[in-house]
Amino acid sequence: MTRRQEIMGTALGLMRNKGYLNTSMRDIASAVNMEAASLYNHIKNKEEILTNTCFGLAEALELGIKEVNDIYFNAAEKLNMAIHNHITVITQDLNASHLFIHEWRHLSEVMRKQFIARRDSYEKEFRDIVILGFEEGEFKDVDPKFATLTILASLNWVSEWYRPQGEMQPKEIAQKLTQFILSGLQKN
Amino acid sequence: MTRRQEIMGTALGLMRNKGYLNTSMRDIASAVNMEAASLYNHIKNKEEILTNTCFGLAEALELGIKEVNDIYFNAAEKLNMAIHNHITVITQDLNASHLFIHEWRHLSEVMRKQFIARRDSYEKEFRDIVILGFEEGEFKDVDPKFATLTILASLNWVSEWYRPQGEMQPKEIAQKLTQFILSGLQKN
DNA sequence: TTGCAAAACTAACAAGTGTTAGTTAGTTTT
DNA sequence: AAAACTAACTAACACTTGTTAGTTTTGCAA
Repeated sequence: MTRRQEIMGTALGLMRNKGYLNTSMRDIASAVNMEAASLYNHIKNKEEILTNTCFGLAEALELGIKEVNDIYFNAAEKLNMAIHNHITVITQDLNASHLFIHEWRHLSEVMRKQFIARRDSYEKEFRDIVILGFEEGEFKDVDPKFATLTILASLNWVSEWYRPQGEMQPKEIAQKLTQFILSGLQKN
Repeated sequence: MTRRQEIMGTALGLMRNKGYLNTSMRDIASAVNMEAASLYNHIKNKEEILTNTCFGLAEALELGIKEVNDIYFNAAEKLNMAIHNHITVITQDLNASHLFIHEWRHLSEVMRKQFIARRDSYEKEFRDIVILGFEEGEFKDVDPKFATLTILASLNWVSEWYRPQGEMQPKEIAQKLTQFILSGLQKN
């Protein structure tokens, strides 16, 4: 592992616990046993940590959902795979996910706008699956935007309670979420 | 409206947009046309804003769910009313809700522990409804903790996209959420 | 009109912020 | 052996932070 990766990883951990703004360069430095100024030999500046992380995850999610849309055919199948992809990416690095989900607000204005655009387009791909399901006659006539937001909220929240050492593993989580989202809580 | 209320309200608005840490006392002051030092004639300190808000909402939510558990009988009904209560409280003041959901992390350690305890107990009351539904034979045999977290995530996310001027009003949102949570997306 | 409390002000403090400049020791490349 | 690069350092800058002390202004009741 390069020194840069070590710094990045440590920084993400701190930022997950204390928040991006509340984590100072000196905090990061002392966590990797160096002086704050020395960090700048490895990273451009503080914002690079946030930018890299947010856009890295955005890319991973986009890649996944594009693949899903290319390979699978019907909406239920697509939704299932999209959920699996989302959960897989999100649970991969919980620290990074926290930044991606909560701290993107602190990106500089230019970056923030770009980020929001990519988030919106990802959301749209999800929404299109819901719409497809309705067109197929398989899904109920729900407000697609409302449904999509509700689904994504549940998915993202997983990063808040998931523990790699816990009993539920990503695949099982994704499977249960899919089942919950498709058929709900109540018996027929 | 007292000056104190004006300061509180303005502060919440700023904190919702920029985050708690990123909102300085000088930001708040200039938004209400005074000097930072003058704020201290009306509020104790910065943290009081956060503490007041977080515990205020916690109380409102607790009160509501206690009432629901007293009045209603079966799980589906209870869940419906609990969701209505949650959405009503959350949509009442979006700025406050944002602090309650996201910024409680920045409470001082003592307050944070108290807050988490109350949050957990609220979560438990929700979870008990899910368990009751299973015992009644009305709900599926899901992991109650998993289901509760998923439900609450969807509910809380409403504060992120709800707009008072929008077309969906709190009652309708709550009703659709209940329907979604109980019976899901897929047709039978 | 006076007296007084509420609410504003100015000035300052001590601590912390991200970042830059300049330097140095050790290693690698030419 | 000379030159260049890497990665650490110390010191400092310019600025922002929450908060306090002390003072002045304001508006209302007597």
